[in-house]
Amino acid sequence: MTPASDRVRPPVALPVVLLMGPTGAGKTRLSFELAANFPAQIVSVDSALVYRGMDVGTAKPTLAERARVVHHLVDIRDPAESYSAGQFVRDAQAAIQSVHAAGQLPVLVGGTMLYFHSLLHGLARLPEGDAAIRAEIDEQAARSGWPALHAELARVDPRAAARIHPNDPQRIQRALEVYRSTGSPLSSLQDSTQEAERAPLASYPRVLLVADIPERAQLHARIEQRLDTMMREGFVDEVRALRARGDLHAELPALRAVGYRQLWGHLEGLYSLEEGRERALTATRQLAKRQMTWLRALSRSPVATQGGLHWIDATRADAMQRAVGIVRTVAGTISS
RNA sequence: GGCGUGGUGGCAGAGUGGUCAUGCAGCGGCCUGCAAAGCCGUGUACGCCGGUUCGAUUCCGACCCACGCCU
Repeated sequence: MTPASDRVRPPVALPVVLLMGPTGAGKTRLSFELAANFPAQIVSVDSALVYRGMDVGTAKPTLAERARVVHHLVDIRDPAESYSAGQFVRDAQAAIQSVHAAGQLPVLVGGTMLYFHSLLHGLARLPEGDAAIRAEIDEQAARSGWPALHAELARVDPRAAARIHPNDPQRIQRALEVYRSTGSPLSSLQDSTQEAERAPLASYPRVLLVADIPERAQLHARIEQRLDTMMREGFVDEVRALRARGDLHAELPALRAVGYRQLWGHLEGLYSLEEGRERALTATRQLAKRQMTWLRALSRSPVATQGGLHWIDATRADAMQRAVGIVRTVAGTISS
């Protein structure tokens, strides 16, 4: 497949752009601006955009917009299915390669910070989640309580138990799941396989952009406006339609997404629509806050210095030009 | 005007003569296959003035405010 001429000299390392930021900061707008200025395709880094039929509440780019700019990793799962950081890393790598193969610039856009983190730091070689083992652990927890499971973890994997809080069922479960399915403690698997797994993005020149709304109050205001827009555009009907399928339930990862969970609760009759809206708003603010915590931690970490992490004040009139300028510094190797 | 009830941190809501409610929100943080998830941490609040007391948010009095009833 590879032309002979390409084999004689090392291939030019093609760049990637990462655009992250809290929900409501204007990442999508910026991403389209970049796509208008460079031969680019978008790779979504978003755990909710993967789900089909979840459009309004995820602020998913429209079909028309996606006809204009190629989007990867959008609408690739049914809400009944689950997705994971590991699957994302594989899918994202494949998407990046295909964009490069087309001679274009991959722009990774989204707000799922664990996914960005996994791309930037690599993931240890661990087994995928196992529904049967999880069900077994849940059942055990229902009987004896999570503290007992944390104690069990302390016996088989003391190091994991030491860093996982006894009140953190999700992580206790994961650590136990890994131990049960492999027979090895999670912490030693992480040690022994971490180095082997190269950070997926390590070989690409890259630029990290953060769409930022510096004033928290302003970010909150934008979040509220955006939620009200979603409500006007039929967010409730969208959730109602998902419920009407009959095979979905509130514990599925897709339905635990911000807004969907709260509106689902309202439709279940647990509280008024007004309260559902209020709860959705709160959940969204809290999400944005957690994203900011990731972002601040990232900007203090070594990866921020390799290739640079640029905070762009999305409220400034020149935000677009600044982003384009920064991307231009790395996009030279892409032929347009 | 009289009588009654009540005024507790941004909100809700317990309580006590002497380090402590609690929940929610907010804020900070953690984060290795559910992550728009899960979890951790974080507040000298007791309407005002005076009195009693070794010590008052808690007891007493006046005042202010709110609500209700009465005239």
